[in-house]
Amino acid sequence: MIEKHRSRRMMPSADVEPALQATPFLPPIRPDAPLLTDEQRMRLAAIATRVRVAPREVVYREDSPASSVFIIAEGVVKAFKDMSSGRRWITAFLFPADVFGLAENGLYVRTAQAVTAALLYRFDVNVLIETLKQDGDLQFKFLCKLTHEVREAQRQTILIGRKDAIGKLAMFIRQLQREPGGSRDIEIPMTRSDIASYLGLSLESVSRATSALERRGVVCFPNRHLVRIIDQAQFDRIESTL
Amino acid sequence: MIEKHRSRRMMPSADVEPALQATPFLPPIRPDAPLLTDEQRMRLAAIATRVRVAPREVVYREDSPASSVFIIAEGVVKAFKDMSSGRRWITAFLFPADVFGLAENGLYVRTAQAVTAALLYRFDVNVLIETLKQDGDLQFKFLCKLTHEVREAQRQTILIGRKDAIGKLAMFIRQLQREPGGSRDIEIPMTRSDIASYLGLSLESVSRATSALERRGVVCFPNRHLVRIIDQAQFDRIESTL
DNA sequence: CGGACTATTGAGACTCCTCAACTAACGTGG
DNA sequence: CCACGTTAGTTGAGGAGTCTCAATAGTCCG
Repeated sequence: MIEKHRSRRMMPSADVEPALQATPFLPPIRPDAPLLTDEQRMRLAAIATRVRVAPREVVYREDSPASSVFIIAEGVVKAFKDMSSGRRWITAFLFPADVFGLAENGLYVRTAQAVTAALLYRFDVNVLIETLKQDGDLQFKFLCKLTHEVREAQRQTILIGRKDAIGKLAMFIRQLQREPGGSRDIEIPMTRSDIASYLGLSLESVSRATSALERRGVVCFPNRHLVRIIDQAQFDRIESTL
Repeated sequence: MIEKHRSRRMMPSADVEPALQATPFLPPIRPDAPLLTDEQRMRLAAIATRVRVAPREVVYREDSPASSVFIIAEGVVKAFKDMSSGRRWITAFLFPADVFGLAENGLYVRTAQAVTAALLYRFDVNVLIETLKQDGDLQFKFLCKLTHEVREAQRQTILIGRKDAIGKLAMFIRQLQREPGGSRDIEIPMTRSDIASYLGLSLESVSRATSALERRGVVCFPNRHLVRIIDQAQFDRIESTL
């Protein structure tokens, strides 16, 4: 099971050197744009440490001093914040080529924990900053990546803002299927509880939503960590009907 | 009325040169960090065009070609997206020192419209990029700013994720009061409708929430664009009770 | 083959949404 | 300067959807 997750979403060379999957961004960038050059890749690799983490392993904790930034090579990581009420709020699931570890006033804002076994590139923040300042071009790739992050975050906001559980779930599934025209089979590495605290729903509502989608013949679940879209048209309609 | 809005939130020198209000970020940055140097300010000013916009004036439209990036010097701008359902989602209110105009595949993702009279700095995207690439230090300020944006977006997600209208409203008011220890009087430049489509509530719910807060003696509204916190303790309790 | 965790399903309470009527504020032109 | 029309905001009644609590079923692992 874990193996399956690991093999998924892997960038072609992601297991060898850090990758920044940056789709066109900030500016009207020429289509040839922001994948890292071999040289940049090597420069990053030179200052990075490879870290393997097991499922459920905590990468760093909320409010602890932030000295590292991470890029994911393989696996899935979740970032969450424990609210005063005891609720746990998952703010993001992180996939290969994602950057995480952003700090505020020198402290991590959330806790990062591995969902599946994962391979991470760890950067000392000060070293990374120096490297970026000296290579304006490389830094620009980071800038683009962050721009992308901003939009992702805003997309998530729209997702969370929806009221209907099935719509939320459909949007979530769509997000998991990173490439728009991807396969009809989509892996779901995280648990229902994780999905619930990401979508701002109760576990029960998520469960009811999955049942509803299945009952209507929109999707089926060969197992709990896999969903197959049966009726794409209806799926799209549910997803985009706000 | 407009004059009041204009005088608010103005950076000391914001009316003279572009400012990037960047609080400590990405890394455990030394406290002296990322305000622009005079030289950087001038460099930016040299490639920027000052643009004045009237209330309700559209700065750019969704899906139009994106050739400019903006920094706000004075005033308030809102960014929204019209959903297929006809609903209008306000994704952000932008204040002085905020950057906006991020594009996806060369097109603007949202429409930007002035809430109050505003003064903007307009940058040609290609010129800005070149400038940034040549000044790694300046680009780093942008990087920090974007990091900040990411966190802001995630904060908004938490806000939107709340179910209770009064709690949402309280968090929103808190956000308007940019500095934590600010005055008890907080200006609300936007309309109730704007607030509603930002918070993902109906106009009626926002109205009921304001009434409820006032009835409970937590705040009062000297006029519709001004709120005064009466009972800070209770306010805090409502805000942080998720 | 248990035991613990994860997920599903049911019943009732609560909150927000929609529809609708009404009031208040603004600003435009006579 | 006032009257009027338009936009913005308030308040009420009923319906839809999710949440909580509780009990049951399914899955993973030792």
